[in-house]
Amino acid sequence: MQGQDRPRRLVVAARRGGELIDLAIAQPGDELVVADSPEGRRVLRHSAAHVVAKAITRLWPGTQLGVGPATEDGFFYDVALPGGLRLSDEDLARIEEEAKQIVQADEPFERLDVSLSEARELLRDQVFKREILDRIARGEDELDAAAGATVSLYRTGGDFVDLCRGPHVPRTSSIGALRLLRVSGAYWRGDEHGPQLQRVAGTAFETESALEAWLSQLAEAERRDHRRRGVEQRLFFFPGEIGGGLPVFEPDGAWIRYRLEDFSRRLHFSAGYLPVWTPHVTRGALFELSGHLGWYRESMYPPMELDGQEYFLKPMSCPMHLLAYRQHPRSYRELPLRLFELATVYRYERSGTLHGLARVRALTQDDAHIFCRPDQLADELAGVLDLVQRLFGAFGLEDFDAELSTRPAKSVGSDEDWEFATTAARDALERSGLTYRVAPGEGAFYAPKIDLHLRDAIGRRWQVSTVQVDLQLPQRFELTYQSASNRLERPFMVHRALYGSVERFLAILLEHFDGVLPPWMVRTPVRVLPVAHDATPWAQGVVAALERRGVGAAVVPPDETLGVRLRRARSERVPFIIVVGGRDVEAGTVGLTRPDRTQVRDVPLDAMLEEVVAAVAMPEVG
RNA sequence: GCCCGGGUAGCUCAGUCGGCAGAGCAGCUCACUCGUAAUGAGCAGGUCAGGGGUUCGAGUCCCCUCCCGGGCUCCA
Repeated sequence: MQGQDRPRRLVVAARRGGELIDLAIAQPGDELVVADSPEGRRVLRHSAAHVVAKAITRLWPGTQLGVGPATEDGFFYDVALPGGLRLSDEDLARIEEEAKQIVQADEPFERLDVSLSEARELLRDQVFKREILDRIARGEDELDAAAGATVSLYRTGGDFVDLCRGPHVPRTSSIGALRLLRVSGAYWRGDEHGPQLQRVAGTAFETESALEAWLSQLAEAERRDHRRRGVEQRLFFFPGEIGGGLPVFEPDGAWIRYRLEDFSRRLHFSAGYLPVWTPHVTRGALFELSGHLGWYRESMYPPMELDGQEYFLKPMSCPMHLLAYRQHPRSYRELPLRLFELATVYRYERSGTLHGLARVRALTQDDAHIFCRPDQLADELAGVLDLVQRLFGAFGLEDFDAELSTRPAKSVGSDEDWEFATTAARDALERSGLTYRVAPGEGAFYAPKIDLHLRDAIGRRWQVSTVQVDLQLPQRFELTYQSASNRLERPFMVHRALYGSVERFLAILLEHFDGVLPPWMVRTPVRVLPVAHDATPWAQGVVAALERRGVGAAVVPPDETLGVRLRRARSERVPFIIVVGGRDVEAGTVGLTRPDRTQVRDVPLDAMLEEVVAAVAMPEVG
């Protein structure tokens, strides 16, 4: 019977010479692609997108189809309904129902290779498809230029034809499970000045159980959502009166960010960085000089007028740090000079992109700028990468990788400088032992950069640190130093932020640890619950002993049942929960629930103190 | 900014066809004194986001504004 529970692996496509092709034209020797592989799922989801397009066309004849690709874990199809009709959630359910019927009908996907003019004829009512055909005809899409004068269409059942490169699953029944998730707006070709389309997004899996597993993973991510933790643990909130993306931290939340900031300061000062402090507001002249007003103005808060001058909130601190460098003539002996500041900066993020603490309009960067000689550059970059690993290691975060982005097509700076800086970055990466990949042409126009991504407890990747070698600002600010041979030389400058932003890093930590943060970050890491009144004096004694050792602790008296108090302590993510009852009063012991939620009973007071005191100490940075 | 959804008690939400404003949790009072995730009873709590309109009558229907959430790189 077991064999029937586990169906044979379904083959949905084939691969020949690295290229995915339809199963129908597969020959012996081609590699088979199964449905439950990453590639197989892409094919299956792409086919699901077609099925959805067909379903929408059936429900609303005359629908204009845009594009419908597979995405990282699903698919979408962009459509324009006749008469500019907007889709609602109820419509989504109808579309899903219709699509499932098409899947059940087990219609074949049939490929037709036709000439451009035949394609135009077949798709004459589809304005977006005709536009794509025009682009193909003009050879604007490199991939298609090679395809020559024919294009491929896919016929799904007898009554639906769509322009598509393919490949597709052989029959619609290969789509084991399909779910539509949301409808949203999208622009034709991603251009916000172009026509507005409606994006119907969903996902598909080879089996219903695989879909369920994915949905429950989504639910887990939602359960861990840091915005929810923020409310339940009274850490922070976003008052409507202040405005989108501008958080207020309550005492327990502010405590946590202070600890993050203190840890950052300690780490940086121990690594030879020097503090600077710069204001939040500046005359526009500074950002003229830096060039930011030219290319970054859209992301800045608009200016305030004062004494006939324009003042701006700073979106970054680098120009001010450059002034701090320039304030004195510098000798090569002073370099490297590493200037560090935890600076809150203000950026105008578009309202739709704001997301809890992960995307805010007031963010605090652990920002530093390193000014150094060319011969120091590689060492400095390696030093930054070492610091990053020590920083994240202190939180138990060790699963991360780097990305080196090189010179883009449009850039400033000399070929030699780009070459030199990029080589130094690659050298530093090699020395760091980090796994990294190169993203050609993805660098900023003024800098090659190294980005660090970390993977959290439920497998999501987050971009955190960024390191850039700036090839523009030292020149714009005419920075110099006196070299050993008594000449004025231009220093290299490195921008770097390790947390990225304190707010965003806190969001990542909250989701990674499901709210149970490392005890050293928490204001009151211990809560003591006496079982009944007769244990209250002992509970108070335990708290007093903890406080003598500098540990924040509080008693919750037995006015409520133990179950209620435990439940609250857990939902508020108190790292250490101590229960004391008659037995403990007699023996001088406690019952301890640890941050990882393991429990031990009858722990002698001193043993508990030793464990807790060690856990609440800020990690060593050496 | 644009598309979709939402805004009702401190929080989470229900409110049917337009006909007296509801529940759970939290808060307060009282009783209960409990060994690892919700004890019971009572009390109090509202400009139904704001403005305008339709109507005998609007939380509910229409319009405008504000705010919140999701989505908007993926290119046949």
